[in-house]
Amino acid sequence: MKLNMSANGGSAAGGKKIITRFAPSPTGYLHVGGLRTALYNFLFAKNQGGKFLLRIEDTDQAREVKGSDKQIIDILNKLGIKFDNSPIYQSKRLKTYQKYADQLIKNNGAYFCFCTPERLEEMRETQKQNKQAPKYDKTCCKLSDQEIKDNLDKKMPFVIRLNVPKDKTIKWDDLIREEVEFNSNDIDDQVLIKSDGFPTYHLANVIDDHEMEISHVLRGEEWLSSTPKHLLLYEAFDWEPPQFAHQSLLLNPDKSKLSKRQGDVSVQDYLDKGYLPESLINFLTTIGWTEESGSEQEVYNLKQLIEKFDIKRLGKSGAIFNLEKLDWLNGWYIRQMKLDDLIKLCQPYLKEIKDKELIAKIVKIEQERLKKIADISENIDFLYKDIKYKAELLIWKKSNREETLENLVKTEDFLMTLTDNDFTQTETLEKKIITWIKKNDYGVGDILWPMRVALSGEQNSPSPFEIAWVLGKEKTIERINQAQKLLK
RNA sequence: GGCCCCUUCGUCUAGUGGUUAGGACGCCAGGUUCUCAUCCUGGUAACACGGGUUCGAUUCCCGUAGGGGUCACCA
Repeated sequence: MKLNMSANGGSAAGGKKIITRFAPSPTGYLHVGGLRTALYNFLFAKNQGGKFLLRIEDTDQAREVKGSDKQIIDILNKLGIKFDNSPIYQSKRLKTYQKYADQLIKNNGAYFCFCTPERLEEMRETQKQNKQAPKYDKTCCKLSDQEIKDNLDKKMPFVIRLNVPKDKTIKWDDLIREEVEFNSNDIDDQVLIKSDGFPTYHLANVIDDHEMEISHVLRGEEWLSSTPKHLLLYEAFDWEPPQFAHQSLLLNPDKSKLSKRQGDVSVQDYLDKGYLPESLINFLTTIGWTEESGSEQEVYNLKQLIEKFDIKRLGKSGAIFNLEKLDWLNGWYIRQMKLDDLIKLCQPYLKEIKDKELIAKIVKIEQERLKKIADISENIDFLYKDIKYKAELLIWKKSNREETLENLVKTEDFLMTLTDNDFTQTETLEKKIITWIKKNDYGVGDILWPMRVALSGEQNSPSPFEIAWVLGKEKTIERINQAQKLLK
């Protein structure tokens, strides 16, 4: 059955409600790829007026990192991605999985396996040597009821395996990849219940998706080859499977699956550097997704994304996670911000500066230069610390030492005539100084270049008006005076 | 290696059986009252290859190559 995706009412053909989920395992930080998956599921559900649920897949006790579930939820909330349920923990549903596993054993969809890890390893080694795909050889599937009972009575450790049928074609209509087909002979008898009694991903995932009435599963392409196993499970249970959509992977610059080692992959790391939630969301969803053809929009907020999101517009090929565009996007969002909001965001990065007014001024003149908030602390020492530079730097390319000194003296004299009040706004300062330059027919660069270097000590910096505004009249004149001494 | 997926500028991508193959980022150049940044204008740059099908393929089909994913009592 094909679901009608164009419905706006939130229900597909057959009256089935749209429900998606995000199902992270709490094994560490939230990965940018994970965020993208969460985002797509969220956007799709909200676009369809459906529900977006959270499930914590904590069936691997060994890999679990305490507290990471809370962290993941926190970040998602911070980014505006809200769930319609309180999280479901798989570790609390062991009995349910057990019950369904028993059912599978009864209908021959699964079987007990008593093979030791040693035997399995040996078997795989032989298979490898014979250039065969490593695959369980179904030894325990042939055990008689009596043998199984005896082993169980002897308290032999066991797992439960999926009984994959022979010579069967398994196919489905993937929402992104269209028809995908596998032969069951290539599929391993996957472990469903581990010897510690916990289910594996495959079992728990299918049972939970069914019980949570998940209608659409959007997940990474790395799951494509396990989908046949899941489909087999749905069939064994006689359940209707959800619609699958396997989205492309985020890639390293060398095109391998995005990993640590080649850069940051933790969402928190990006947040810490001062990437804004808006740009992270914008960037992550538009990597691999475009709205209807013809649109040339690059900047989207969450609300717009919800309005426009469409699974059909997700791309098939992997995408390199390239920071250049993120930087541009983030800079764009920073430039659009209200100054007061930006100041608040910048404060944690300017702990060294106690003067609140000074912080506000610094943020104002740096706003258009920032790519990320953390950049605010770079190259601003000259605004509140003593400066040091070579005298030659003061001399403009079209000028010389004598002229420069002369101009600095003139500038100082002129600045002396200004009031403290003139220094309360960059615009006033700029207007007064430019008027003075024009009136006396001085060269703009002849005056402004030395003035700026005298104030900043830098080759590149904000304009002299902005720096003077930050420094105030007294400090400004003091620095121009210093520059004169340096030239003598 | 088996199986599966993918392939348009450097990157993210739009697109069509006949287009000057479009946009964005980056880069380059010019302009915007000094430098940087911003902003504006312009420029650079792509249909992996080989066969078909067709009057005509970047577009449809087949193959090749390349890349990727997956082959656990991890998810």
